[in-house]
Amino acid sequence: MNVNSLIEDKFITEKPELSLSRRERDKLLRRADILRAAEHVFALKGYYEATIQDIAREAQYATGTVYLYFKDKESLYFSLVERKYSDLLAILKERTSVARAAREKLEIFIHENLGFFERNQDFFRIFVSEGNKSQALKVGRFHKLSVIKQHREFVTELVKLGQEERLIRSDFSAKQIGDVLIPIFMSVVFNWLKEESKGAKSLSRMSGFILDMFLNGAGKK
Amino acid sequence: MNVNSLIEDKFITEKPELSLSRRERDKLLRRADILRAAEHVFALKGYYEATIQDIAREAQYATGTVYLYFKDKESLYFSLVERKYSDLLAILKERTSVARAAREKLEIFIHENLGFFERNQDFFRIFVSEGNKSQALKVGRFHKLSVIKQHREFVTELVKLGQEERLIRSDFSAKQIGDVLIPIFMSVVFNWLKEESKGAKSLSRMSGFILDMFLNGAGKK
Amino acid sequence: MNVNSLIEDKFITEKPELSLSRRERDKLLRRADILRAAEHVFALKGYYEATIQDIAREAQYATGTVYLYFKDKESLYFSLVERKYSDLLAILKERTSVARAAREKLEIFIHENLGFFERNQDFFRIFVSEGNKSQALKVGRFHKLSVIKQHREFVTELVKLGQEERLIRSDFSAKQIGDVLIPIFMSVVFNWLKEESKGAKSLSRMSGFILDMFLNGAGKK
Amino acid sequence: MNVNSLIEDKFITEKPELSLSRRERDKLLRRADILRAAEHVFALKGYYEATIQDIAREAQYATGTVYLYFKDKESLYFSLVERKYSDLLAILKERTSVARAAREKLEIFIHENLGFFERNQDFFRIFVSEGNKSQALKVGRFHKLSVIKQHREFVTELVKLGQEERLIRSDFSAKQIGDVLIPIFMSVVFNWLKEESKGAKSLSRMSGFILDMFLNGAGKK
DNA sequence: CATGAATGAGTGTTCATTCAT
DNA sequence: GATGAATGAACACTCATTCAT
Repeated sequence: MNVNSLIEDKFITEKPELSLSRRERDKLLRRADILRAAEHVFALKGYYEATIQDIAREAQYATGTVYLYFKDKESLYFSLVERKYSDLLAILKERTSVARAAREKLEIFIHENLGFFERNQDFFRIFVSEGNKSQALKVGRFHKLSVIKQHREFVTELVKLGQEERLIRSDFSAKQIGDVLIPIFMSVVFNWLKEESKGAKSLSRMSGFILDMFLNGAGKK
Repeated sequence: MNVNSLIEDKFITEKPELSLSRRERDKLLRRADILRAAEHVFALKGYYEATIQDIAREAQYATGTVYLYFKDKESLYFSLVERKYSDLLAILKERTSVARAAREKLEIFIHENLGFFERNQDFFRIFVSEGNKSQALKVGRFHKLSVIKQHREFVTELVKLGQEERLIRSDFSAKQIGDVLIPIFMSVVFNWLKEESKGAKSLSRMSGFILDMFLNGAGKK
Repeated sequence: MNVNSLIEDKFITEKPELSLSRRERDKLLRRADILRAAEHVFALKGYYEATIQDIAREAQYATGTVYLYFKDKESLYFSLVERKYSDLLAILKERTSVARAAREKLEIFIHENLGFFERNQDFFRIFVSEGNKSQALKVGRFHKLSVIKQHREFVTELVKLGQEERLIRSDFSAKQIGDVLIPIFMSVVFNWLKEESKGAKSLSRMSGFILDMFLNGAGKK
Repeated sequence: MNVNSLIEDKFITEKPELSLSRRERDKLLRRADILRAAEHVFALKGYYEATIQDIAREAQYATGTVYLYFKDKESLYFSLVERKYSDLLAILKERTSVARAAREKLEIFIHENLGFFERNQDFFRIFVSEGNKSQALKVGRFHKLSVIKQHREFVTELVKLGQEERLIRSDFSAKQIGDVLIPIFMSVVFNWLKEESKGAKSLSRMSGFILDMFLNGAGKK
């Protein structure tokens, strides 16, 4: 089964704002309820230990209801991921577009990413397990999700722009360099999620550190 | 249940070379058989989709035998991780100790890390799932494993040394900077694992790129 | 629950031709729609694998609508059977009544039965499963359906007439002998339904064979 | 999926009498326990309404145990049918072989068949549902079971022999005529099963009637 | 009346774990 | 100690039936 076929693109790409019958709007709302519940439960327990009943109960629906909106557990999970990344991408595109210079775009990119992760801690906690009982089940499946690819491509484009503007070195490919930026802030996010005293510090504060480390490295100048 | 309590440290810390009765030596050998099998099966199927029977069959033992050596499935899994990281740590300590200068130590650290990952692809593939059906089951549990902590501390120490030698900037803490190095090469490893054409390129070749990016960053000088 | 209570006899025995309000006529029409759809779906999938939704969709009604016309799935099923046999009985009675002699009546009986089965292959295919995943759920329930009984009684009467006319032997009861005739043509029907090359041969052609076997037996004279 | 592949022929064709380790013998015994329980439960409730739990409970095993001996519910069911018919065939072959003349073989065939049905009422009750909630699910699947085919072929051979000996008419094919004999006694069996007063009359008594009707037909001579 | 979304009990099946041999 | 058969709790998923709109 193809990963992307699991996702009902209709719900993701369609702009639900206009001209929906009450029926359709309600349907979308319920779908959202379930996704919200799933986000919470998956984040808490992980994919395998979360049960559909957990999710249904959290969403205050009956078990069977979940299956009216999602083909199966896997499809629900992928829809969730797809949706989150889709939202993130939309924000990133919109916000970075206001800047001209690559450096400024980078700043915004990092800042918005951090902000999004901060606002969606629950969701990203899913990934932060850092391998906990991880499984490579059908490795590559996940990172082939089109949104994940798009996020990566977005970074590559940003780096490419930086290279054109001579902000970023050109002795390595944009892709290679982009693949360094992402884990740097993932690691920052991860460490932030781990800490108990999250209340105090804001994740967004870290954007300076990330950009600095990314551009200048750890070496003393 | 405490994570570390899951691990029978005896088997890990004890030097098995001397003064073991045949009994005890056999026991250790069988344990190793099972761990080897578990590594293979977990890597192939992931934690949840691997069954104890799969592992027992692979190890050519009966199902029940696994339980003579490991309390339960989880304990087996954590023992595996603990063991791998323990081996890695031993290698890193030994190899970096031959160098004096922080820079050289860093080079060796990265090189040996990559080499170890390359030699143990199967095992690390477990983690590389990067969230595929990830589960945050008892988040934080995993990264509290003492070996994982030790690996992180090892990096911190290395960075600290680099700071003392003025190789590495001191405007951020050693821990913070260390937490940047690890994900950089994790990302390199990940991308390498993903590629089909693994046969061609060697992972160890990438150590130059990693050190360069880590020390100098992506910025054009 | 009594089987016959499952059937809303009203709909079956009443002659719907006269004096029905539009309301009632519409109701009957819808009921017929659903029965038609049920016949198709049950024949295709069997009782247990057919869902009410399948049937509703086939009839182009909503799921709930089915329940306005039938108490439950079982009742729908029995209504279907009742109706089919009721139709068959009506035809048999009418057609055989034109003949005087028992032999002629028998000929017509067999011929019309075969014709009916041929015209309603879909429906009878339901039974032809010959036990496939059969279920004796509440054994005896089915053959207690009044129409099934009536069909059997009809045959008995025919045999009785034959005995009176000395066409048929009298050393066994009419019922016993009748119970031999039915399975003979059921078996012919069954074998006909099984064959792929149904298009070619007509089922009605077999009436000669059946009557011959029934009256003269397999023995060489 | 091929029907016959559902059946573990090993258990059916192998003669379990000799040279089985205790292990293997026990295994076979347990398999038999479960088949016995399944026979009872399927006969009582039918395929769909019987649950694996019912069967396990009846056999006094845990649910999971059933799956150690049978791949799934369907396989258990087909094994049951296959086994019964296999036993029947073995008996028929053995007993009819003592006779020379076709007529005598036929007598034995009918008599033994009836005896077998009588001894295995429970099992055959499964089929006797006479269409109760029957389903043609994948029509033809069932009658393609090799044992069912073999039973039919056995009858055909018997008829063929009768034709050679000029006991049976030759104006129809042996197959066609054989297909008449089977339903005649099936109908007798069915009617016998239906009756409450089974205790009184023995099914085997009916063999005279069946042979008479089959050879001479219902016509008055 | 008609609708079809919601319900939730119920089923087949898996698998970690135990324990008699 | 080793075995592997037995266990039974647990889970994804289905579908007859209900009921608010």
